[in-house]
Amino acid sequence: MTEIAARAGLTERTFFRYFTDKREVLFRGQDRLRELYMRAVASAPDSATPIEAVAAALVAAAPMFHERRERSRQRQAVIAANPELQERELLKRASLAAALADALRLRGVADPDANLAAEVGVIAFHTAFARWISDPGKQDLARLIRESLDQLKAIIAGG
Amino acid sequence: MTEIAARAGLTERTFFRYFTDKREVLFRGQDRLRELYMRAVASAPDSATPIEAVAAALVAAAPMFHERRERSRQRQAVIAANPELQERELLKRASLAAALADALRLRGVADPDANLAAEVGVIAFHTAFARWISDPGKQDLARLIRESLDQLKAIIAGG
DNA sequence: GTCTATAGTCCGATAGAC
DNA sequence: GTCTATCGGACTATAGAC
Repeated sequence: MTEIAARAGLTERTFFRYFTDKREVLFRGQDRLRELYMRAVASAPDSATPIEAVAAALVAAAPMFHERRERSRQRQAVIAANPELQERELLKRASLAAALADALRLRGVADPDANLAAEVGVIAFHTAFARWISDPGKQDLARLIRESLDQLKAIIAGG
Repeated sequence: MTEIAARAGLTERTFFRYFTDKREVLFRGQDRLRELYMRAVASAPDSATPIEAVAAALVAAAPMFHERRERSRQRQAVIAANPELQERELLKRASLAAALADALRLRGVADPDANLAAEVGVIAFHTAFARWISDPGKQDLARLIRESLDQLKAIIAGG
């Protein structure tokens, strides 16, 4: 902590005014993503189904990642090596799902549909993201998201 | 920690031989659940689709909870009040999903289908579980799980 | 079982912005 | 003169080393 704070030109005390946690440093930008999601869901056409609205939001956010593929890759590697960070990551993912669900409820989608659509969306995104990071072909993230959603649809219809 | 260990009739040192963590106390039984899931998936009929095998596993585990509804309710209340515990809970949930996915891969289900089916299953379970706990009607958990899966299907087909 | 390292909190002092 | 941000020191709790 001392070193981290020093690197940032702060004392430990001051550091904790900005970050609740040591780990939190790695999870900046989540707020921006959250807002982007909420706006995108809100601005989906009235005719859009819940899952369509969620899909639109996920796709709308894709460019944010495209600019920093290498950064994303490194970040994921660090998280993968660290159980504590994995926990935090899951919490953040859950909070993004909650944001999506909120946005859906604002559109008049009732529970539990709002929650389910949001969580399915997050799974699709995460799956797509993992593939996007590891794929040397550097495919388009938006496309991978749509593919993941299609796969999900096929799988769950299979039951 | 001192108090917790004392209550359990142990010293702090001994405590850490059994629990990796202070929080871990709340997450016992997770191993048993994991094994039950894996066995249930493995013993699903060959004709079962991935999501059907997962559904069978979730339903097979339902009785484990039925015996201790009140305990489950209290546990969830404690976790809901504690961000640290929420993080750990999400990690456990993810590890259960990983176990389900492993079991599916052993059945010959390829990725990403194995992962997707497992994660969808965990979402359905969690949704059903939340309803089961809060519902004063004390409905059957297995039934709520099937309902959640049906709702998921309807939602994702809606896109 | 003792001893130590690290994360994180609380309180009070101080310096600069407006 | 008030308001806010930084800082320093003393303190607690978790966890690991030996």
